[in-house]
Amino acid sequence: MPRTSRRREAPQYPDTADIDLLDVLHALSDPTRMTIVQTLSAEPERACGTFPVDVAPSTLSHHFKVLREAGLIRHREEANRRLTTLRAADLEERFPGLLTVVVAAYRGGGQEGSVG
Amino acid sequence: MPRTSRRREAPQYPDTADIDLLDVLHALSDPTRMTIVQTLSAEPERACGTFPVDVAPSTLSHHFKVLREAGLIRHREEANRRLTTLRAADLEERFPGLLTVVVAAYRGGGQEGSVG
DNA sequence: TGCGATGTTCGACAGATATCGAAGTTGCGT
DNA sequence: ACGCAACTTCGATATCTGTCGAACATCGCA
Repeated sequence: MPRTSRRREAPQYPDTADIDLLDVLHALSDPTRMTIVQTLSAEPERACGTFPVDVAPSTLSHHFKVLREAGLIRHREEANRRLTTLRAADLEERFPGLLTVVVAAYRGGGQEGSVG
Repeated sequence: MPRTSRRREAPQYPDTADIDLLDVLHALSDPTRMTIVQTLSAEPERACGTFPVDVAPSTLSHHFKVLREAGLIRHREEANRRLTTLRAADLEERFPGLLTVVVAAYRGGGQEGSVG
């Protein structure tokens, strides 16, 4: 059977109601992924390759997958790029205040590299 | 040289200002540790062995160490027991709103076992 | 002083994870 | 049509992590 019948493997996202808190916290506990989330909280949409992180493309792809499966981000196809967005509204619905507090905590916590 | 010159290895806690957000999120992303934190958020103090978790004592001790080193809990010696407390005030000072939101998210998220 | 209760440390181990390079897919421009 | 740009998938690897049982330390009590 063909490996890819669609453009790429259409990524699966959890429904808002199925987003798991522990998965979210775990996803956020990695510096690379936190940087991605911080960047997206300051900018609505961004291409995968343009995040201020210093890892190989394959590694970055892995982190996107973790964030996607945790329900934190969504991807939108455009040309041969993938634009990434935060599922901020979904997260606010599922865990009110969580994303806001975490983003603020990181920014205020003095461990960020002035994201945004 | 003696392995223990004090009562037990006096545990080291990070200063409030040194509490790292990613360490906190990582500590909270484990179900056993989350249960401990939830329990402590409903009850001020508790002996190590009395938490509603189902792991071996040595495993529990490991989780306490992770929580301690992340800055989430403190231990107080009493007789031959160790009483555990949440560093709620310190966390509130360092990351305002974080603990409250996370505790509420877990309780409201439908993955808890009615802690407290 | 010896024992039991309460925890911690150690050593082992299986499974998860962060990382990379190589190879593959898709779409745009030339 | 060819190649480049942008990502993903695969395979390998080193490290981390959650788990346990065994052994040890400390305290209170008989």
